[in-house]
Formats: sequence, structure tokens, C-alpha cells
Amino acid sequence: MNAGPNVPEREAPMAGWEQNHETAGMPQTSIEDLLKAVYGLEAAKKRPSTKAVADVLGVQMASVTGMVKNLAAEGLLEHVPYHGFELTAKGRELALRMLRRHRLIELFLIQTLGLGWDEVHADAEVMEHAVSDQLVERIYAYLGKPEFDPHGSPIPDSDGAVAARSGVPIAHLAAGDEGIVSEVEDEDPEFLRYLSSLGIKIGSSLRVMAKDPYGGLVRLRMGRRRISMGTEAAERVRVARSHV
Amino acid sequence: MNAGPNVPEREAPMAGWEQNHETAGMPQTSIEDLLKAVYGLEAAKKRPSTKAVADVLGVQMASVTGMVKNLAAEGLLEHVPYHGFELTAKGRELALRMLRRHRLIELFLIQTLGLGWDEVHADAEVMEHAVSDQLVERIYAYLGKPEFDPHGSPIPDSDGAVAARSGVPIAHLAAGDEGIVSEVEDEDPEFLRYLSSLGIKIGSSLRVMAKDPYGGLVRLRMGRRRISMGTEAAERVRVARSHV
DNA sequence: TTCTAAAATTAGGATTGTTGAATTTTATTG
DNA sequence: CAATAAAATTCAACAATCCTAATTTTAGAA
Repeated sequence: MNAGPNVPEREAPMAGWEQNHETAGMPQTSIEDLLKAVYGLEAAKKRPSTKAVADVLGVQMASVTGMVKNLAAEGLLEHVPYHGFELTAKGRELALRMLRRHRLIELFLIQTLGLGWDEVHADAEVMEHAVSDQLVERIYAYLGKPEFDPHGSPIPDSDGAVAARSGVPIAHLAAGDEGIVSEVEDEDPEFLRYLSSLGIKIGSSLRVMAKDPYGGLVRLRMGRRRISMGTEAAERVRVARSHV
Repeated sequence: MNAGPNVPEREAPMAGWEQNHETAGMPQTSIEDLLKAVYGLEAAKKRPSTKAVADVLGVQMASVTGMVKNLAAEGLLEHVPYHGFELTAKGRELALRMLRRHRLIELFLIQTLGLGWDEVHADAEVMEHAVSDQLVERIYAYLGKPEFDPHGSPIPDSDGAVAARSGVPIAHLAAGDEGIVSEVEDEDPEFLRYLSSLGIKIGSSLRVMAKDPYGGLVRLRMGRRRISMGTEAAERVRVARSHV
């Protein structure tokens, strides 16, 4: 039974509205997005050119050049003017941290609120830049230390280690190959709804019936359903092969 | 079984990192915070002066003046230079919308992740500015259309209607009065931990034993525990009186 | 009424991330 | 090797939000 008087006596007339953000040290959203974009391009074996990054982020090339200079000054990117840039170890670490946050948050929203895989991307995108590490780790524990997100993508661990990408794109299979959908490498809601309309989800079994070299189509069978998929789409859906 | 080719063919080498924020139309964090601060002061019957708002937000007065001019131009505040400002109906609506978001998000984090009432404020603060209306309404449904947040504060409904504040501050009770803790009007984590250490939570029954006019203390009994509380703290804890 | 201190505002500057309009560099092609 | 198109960069300008340092206004005390 002790003191009352030594309570923090702040001015606080009403619940839920005091603040003082403490944004200190926290990198900006744009910075984090740029690093993720560079990481994504590197992971896809594409050169992270100014133009490619600008397209991903939806900004002008001049903006990318400007940010790249800032990030290079902070040691997150290595930049040789006119010859490109790449992540430093520190930059990659930060990019993976954001990826971990994004994937855990998506999984959390889907599992608790029953949202669809096509509905959570935008919210996860803003939350990943905003919430505390504590909250993210709490989510991780709550979800039972998951290894994959709702799209089948591996969740980097807190040290930044990330499992190798699973499976191969459907587009790389030959007629007769069978497999189980292991990952969808795109979070565009429209694309995800398209896949859902075909009955495709993580874990679906499918078999390649034929590859049509002219129309750019892949013909598949899923159970007793036959579907066609454009080559571009088939590049973005990965399967773990059951037969080779 | 239909088309594959008419899928959205975007460039998307890897899952979870594309974007393009669509911040359009969404008011800025600072704007929303300022409106909340003004609402909070008005609700506490304090004049929302430039200085008071600056203190709440932790910025300089000049910044407040600048933002107030912007908000007045947008019709969210009514401003008479050198004589103060107040919320317009539109401004109040937006402030209440943010309060609803904040309280629902806090409740959600506490209920799903088992966080303490002292741990969620900062995360709720950033999330309330960031997440979609859809997500918030989903949380509302998931929580079973709650009326009060974890601190006992009423959650404004989606039309901006808010229940009258319940109870009275402990400081306003007289010796011998009894009541049940209905609301804590402060989200400072340190203060909330202090209350927890005293065993006080929403729903706790207590009785005022004595009010000490010199030391600024209120002596209480909770069950068989006797505690003292500073006047400032006693102003921030409200109880529903069981005896008058 | 006059003085003064507090409150509020204005002015000017820094930062960050944008853009559009040059300009420079690179790589390719003839 | 020159011409040219694409990619990258620089530059000037803008918007937002913050700051510090004046300056102006108000309100209360003498």
C-alpha cells in the first residue's frame, strides 16, 4: 500500500487521445518501400534499375534517384551513378525485416478476421511501416511461429534468414507434370480473385494437360475441372512437383 | 472454364512487395491528431488554445497555428485569429471517427493478442491513421459490436454518436461513497501500470474511506486492501456510484 | 490607462519526397 | 566511329510539416 502522490501527473483530460509519436529513428515509409522494391527485384534476378524501381513504386525516376542517393548515404544501398545500385547487408536486413512484418500481419488479419487473401494487402502494407516490433513478435507467437504467409511465401525469421523459395512456376512445367500449388507471387487483389474463381488456392493439386505455344496458354486439370491460364499468370503461381 | 489471357498482367516478380499507396483523399496523421486533440480539450471543457493543443501534440505553437489555418480553410475548424478555434460539425465528425478507430483497434489488440491495457496505445495510435474502413468495421463485427474500449471509454458508433461519459471521477466522491470503476481517462502506460499495481481495473469495487485535504490524497478500500491515490490520479479514474 | 507577461501569429528556414524539364551518360546499331 | 534512343541524373520548384526567432495582440495588474 503505497504512494498515490508520485503518480505521473500529466495533463490528460480524456481517454484515448494523448500522444507524442516517437517516430525518432524509424525510417520513412518511402525508404522502406524502396528497399523492399530493390530486394524484390534482386530476388527475382532482375537488375534493380532506376526505371524498374520507379515502376514498382509508381513514382518518377527522378524520385528514385533522389532516394537512392539518400539511402546510399545511409549505407543501405551501394550506388555507382549511371551504373545501378544494390542492397548492402544492412539494406537487405531492413528489407527482410519489412517483408517479415508484412507477411505476419497479413496472416494475422486473415486468421483472426477471416478476411480473404485478396483483401489484406493494402492494410498490411500500411501496418508494416507503423506498428511496433513488440506487436509483430506478439503476432508471431500468437500465430504459432508460422513459416509461410497466406500466399505461401516464406516468412523471414527475426534474424533475416529466409527459406528458399518453394516450387517452380507452373509456366516451367511440361505437359503431364503434376504438382501442388505452393505459392502465389503476386498480391494484386484482382489477380488473387481471378485465381480464386478458378478454384486455385495454396495446396490445390493440379496437372498440366498441355502448353499452347501460340495463345500463350497453359491448360490444366484440377480434380475434374479443366482450366486455362495465361503464361504471365502461370509465371506467378508456383507448384511443388509431385512427378517430374 | 475460361480465359487466362485477360488476367491483369502486371510486372510482379515477387510476392508481397508491390504497391502504390493510394493515399489520395486520406487526411494526414497530423491533421487527424490535431482534431482529436481539439475534441479532447472540448470534451474536457477546456478551451482548445494554441498552447494547449501544442502541449498535447508535443509540437511548437507555431506549428499548431499553421495547421489550424489549414484546417479552417478545409472547414474542419472555425478560427478567429487571436481568439481561438473550435471544431465545426465536420471536424467533430472526423475526430469521432478517429476515436472510434482508436478504441476498436485497442480492444482488438488486447482481445486477440492478450496485450495489456498499458501496451496497446502507441500501436493503436499509428494504426488508426493507417488502416482501411473495411478493416475497422471487420474488427467491430469480430468483437461483437462492443460499446466500450478496454479503458471503459465509449466507442462512438459509425454515425459519430457517442454515449455520455459514465460515472464520476473518484476525486468527486465523498468519504463513505462506494462505486465500481467504469473508466480510466488516461492511456499513459506508466499511469495504467500504476493502477494495475494497486489492483485497480475496470469493474473493481471500491469505497472511499477518507479524503485528505492536505496531502491531496484519497484513501480507498478495495476488498480488504487499503490504498491511497493522489488527487490528480483520482480525477482520472471514474466510478459508477453504487451508493450516494 | 499604461504596462507587462503570456499567448498567438508571422516570417524565414530546414527537411523530405515529389514532379517536370533539361542534361548527361550509356549502350546499341548502322 | 558516329548517330541515336533509352536510361539515369541534375536542377528548379512545390507541398507539407516542422522548427526558431521575431512580432503582434490580448488580457490582467497596477
